[in-house]
Amino acid sequence: MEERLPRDKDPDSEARGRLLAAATDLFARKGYAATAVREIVAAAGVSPPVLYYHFGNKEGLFLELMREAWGDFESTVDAALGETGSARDRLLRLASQVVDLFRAHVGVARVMNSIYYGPPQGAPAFDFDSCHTKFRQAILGLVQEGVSGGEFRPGQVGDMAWAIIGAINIAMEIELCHPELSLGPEGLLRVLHLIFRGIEAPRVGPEEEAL
Amino acid sequence: MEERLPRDKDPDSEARGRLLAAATDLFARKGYAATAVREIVAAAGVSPPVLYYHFGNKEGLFLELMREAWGDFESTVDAALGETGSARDRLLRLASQVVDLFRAHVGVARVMNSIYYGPPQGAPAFDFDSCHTKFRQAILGLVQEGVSGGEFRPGQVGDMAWAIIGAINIAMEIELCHPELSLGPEGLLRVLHLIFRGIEAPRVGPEEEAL
DNA sequence: GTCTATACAATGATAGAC
DNA sequence: GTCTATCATTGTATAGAC
Repeated sequence: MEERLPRDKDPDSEARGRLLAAATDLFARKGYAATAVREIVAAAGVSPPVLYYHFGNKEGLFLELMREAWGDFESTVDAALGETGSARDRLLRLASQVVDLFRAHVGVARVMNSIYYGPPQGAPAFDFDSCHTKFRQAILGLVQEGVSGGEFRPGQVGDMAWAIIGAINIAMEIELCHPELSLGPEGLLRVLHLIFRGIEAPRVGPEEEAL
Repeated sequence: MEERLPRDKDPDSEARGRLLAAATDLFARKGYAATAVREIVAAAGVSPPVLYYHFGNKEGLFLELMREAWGDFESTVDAALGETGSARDRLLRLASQVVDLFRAHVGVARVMNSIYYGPPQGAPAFDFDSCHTKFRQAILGLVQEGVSGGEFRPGQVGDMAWAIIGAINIAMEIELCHPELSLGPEGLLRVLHLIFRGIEAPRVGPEEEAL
């Protein structure tokens, strides 16, 4: 047979990278269990043993994918926490950066999301929980700062954090299932702004009272 | 009396019910693709042909599961929409009832959620989108009423709806991945209340101004 | 309606040549 | 590092008896 494959003498890193990219795409489009090793290697243009050489097995490939994505996420949160400004501004910035990262890696984000909130799909255990907790603690800390500094109402730190996380999650979920409705970076800020300010119309009376 | 047709889906069949329950549990714990027909029938205490007799195949069983869950959800939304009261109260009631339903059927909810936001996992196509859209439209309609009636601020109907949906989704997601942190029925109401009222501390100046 | 037994395709993974 | 060829296992689904 004629040999005209463009992958004749590929450096090792190239096949590895193509496998990671192909797996991300397939896991995101079909799911972990529903994706066969054969499909991954075919999409990457390599033979089965190449996958086992680089990652040990299907689970190893999956874990490597999750590790890289989690590293990106962790860096983003750490960077956002290092910045300065009012609690409100830092919350807005953290939210924007997290959703931007999500938007830039929807594929792997869909996989992580689906396995964290849903069934494991046969995928090996990964500590998604520490990702989630780190993010939750970051938001919680910023809200606490806002309350301590008098920016936010006192006494409902936990509920405030959930409201904000809810807005961030919704922005990401829209990207997953209705990208045509995407809030975009400004939309997320608008929703958060609204949560800070409140939905209800201002009272007409002389002063606002607690309910 | 006329005999039942060979492929009739008998709702009174004991085996049928056990298959549905077993499948819900396994799909929720492992995922659709990762669950073998052999496991389902073993958990239901029947032999493989019983599944094929009642549901045609694995996909048919899955679709039946989704149809029943979607019916429950639709009824809940319709019932909540038929009630009376202020937009605010009706929103709170709809939110509570939807999250209560979710809590009462976490298993099937986890499966639906995971497939809607994530990869299909090899499961057959189901119109989750119309479920989601119906719910979104219900919230949107109630918010619109609130704005028309002067209860809510004008001009941000869409963003308001997302903020509220975000809170409802977060309440459900906590049930999925951190049930020990569950907001409970009161917690959801607290978060929604907060969103209505706003997170920021009231201004000390004479009057609130738009930003 | 339910069983036992089985057909047969697809799966994850490996041996051994180069 | 990568290939071709193949293994053992597990998957969905069915035939035919009762």
